[in-house]
Amino acid sequence: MIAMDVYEKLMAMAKRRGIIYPSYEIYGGEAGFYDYGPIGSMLKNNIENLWRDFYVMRERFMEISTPVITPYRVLKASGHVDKFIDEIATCKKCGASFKVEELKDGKCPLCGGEVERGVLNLMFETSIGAKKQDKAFLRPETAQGIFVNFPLLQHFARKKLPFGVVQIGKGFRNEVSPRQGVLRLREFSMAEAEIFFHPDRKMHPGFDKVKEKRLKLLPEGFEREEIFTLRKAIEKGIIQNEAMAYYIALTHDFLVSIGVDKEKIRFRQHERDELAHYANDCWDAEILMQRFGWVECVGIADRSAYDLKAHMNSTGVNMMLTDESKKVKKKILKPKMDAIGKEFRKNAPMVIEAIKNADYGDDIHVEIDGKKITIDERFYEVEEVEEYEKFIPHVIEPSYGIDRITYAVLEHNYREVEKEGESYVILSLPSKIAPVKAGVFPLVSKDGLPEIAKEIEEMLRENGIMAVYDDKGSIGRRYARMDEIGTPFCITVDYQSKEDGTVTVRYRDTTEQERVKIEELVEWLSEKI
RNA sequence: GCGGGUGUGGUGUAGUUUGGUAACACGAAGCCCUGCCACGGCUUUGCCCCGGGUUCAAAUCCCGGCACCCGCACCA
Repeated sequence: MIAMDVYEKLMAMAKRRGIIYPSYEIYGGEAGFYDYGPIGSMLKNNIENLWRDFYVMRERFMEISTPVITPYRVLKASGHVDKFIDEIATCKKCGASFKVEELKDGKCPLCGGEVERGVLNLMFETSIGAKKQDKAFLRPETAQGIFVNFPLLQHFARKKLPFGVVQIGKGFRNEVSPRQGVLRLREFSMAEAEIFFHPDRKMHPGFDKVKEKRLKLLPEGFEREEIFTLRKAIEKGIIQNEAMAYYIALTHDFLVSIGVDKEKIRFRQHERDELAHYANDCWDAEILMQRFGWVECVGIADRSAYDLKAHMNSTGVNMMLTDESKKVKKKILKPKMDAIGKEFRKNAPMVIEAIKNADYGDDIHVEIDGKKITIDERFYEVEEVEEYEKFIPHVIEPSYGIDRITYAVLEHNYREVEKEGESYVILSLPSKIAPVKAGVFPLVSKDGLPEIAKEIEEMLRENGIMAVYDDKGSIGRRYARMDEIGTPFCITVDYQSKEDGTVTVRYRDTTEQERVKIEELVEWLSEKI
């Protein structure tokens, strides 16, 4: 028999244990969609909450929540309508598909056959309103909801840069052919942070703490990954700025803390022709998976001023900030009203306007009654003023694919051990993301032990510790069930519990046990999760 | 989207060649047993991906669809 790979075993287990299901399965399923079951939902929530811990708590970013449905004009302005497409040509003769640019004289580059062209926009289209039918899309990223709120958000942040805004939510991409299970979904969860910087100051106060961190980097043009300290990567110009380096480090720490194997993480810089239409630099966190190789799970992109500029141009709403540290001297022209009025009479407003629109050093002309008249210094004075520089903030965006990361966590923590000739599955999840923190069992289902165990389970839940009571089957079977969903602790009530008020607590990964007093359980567990 | 493969209880499989409506293991539920790692007994549950065709009769043959897997292409 051919051994199943981890993917197959994991997905079968995931279905059995309420982690991941194919969506709409009773209707035959729908490619590109998966459900999270009861255990999977808790796992995903825990991962998202830990992400909040990193980005909202520690980085002090602000979380917002904006609609999935996005009006046409927003995504037109952002470039998604025009750029988020695939122009595809399919050869009628040999069936091969190509990008339009790859065609030779409009023919198939392989066999020279006639091709059929098609344009695919990867966004799901919908409409708003029953009668008006305004065109709209399901968002392809959560980021735009943040950018369009920039004026309000920067006011809320009291104009201090840098500041970050995050959003966790669904994104939608109508993939041409979704494959690889939960790794390529049409509807997926993403956690994105948009961090706004002064263009010349992409720095982070935390950089010093992480600069000696050694990470596996695969910079553009490199054949294979190499280990660099972040300090060195910055010095060599491999990573463009400290902020980018800092978020690479933060991403690494986050992934490791939720249980991704740190040996299986690398950061790969996009090749220039691979960059998204909005990005001028991007580093992906890639995670090594047994079946799929290196998989992009996080993209950390420098979007420059692209998006804010796009929305500013499209709406006229000001997206610029003032740099109060940078004064620029500027000569401005002030019209001399009395001279202008006497000379030009009813044409005066036109002259005033022309002066206001001119820069120092320009020749100023107006046309009156078909005659071109030069406005000289009799009509204005030059004044030197100092004003602050204005700029459109730049954005660095760490964007996390939660589903891919969740799968990676499952795969990297899936362990099989031999137990009496049978294979035994343990999901060695870090306690803090484990869906269930404790299983609570009576050693035997009699003599009042179940009652004590039920009380303990209730006590744990009341104290915010997710616990599950189970008295079905043998004790070993109950341990096994909990091991498979990654429950770090199992509490067993035995006869000694009745005498001295202690229970055994079993560690998932070692199966070792220790006795803990029932009244100290909450504290004991809280410390360890 | 193209080509190939696959689709049988919740899971993993046998049965498909040669047509006669399904079996095994594990699981799950109930009862009993049970003094710590998938114990045992009894009982129960539950499957031929969907639609059409051929046939007296289809899990089995044919056509179409869907899903999954592999390769090609695509993947901001």
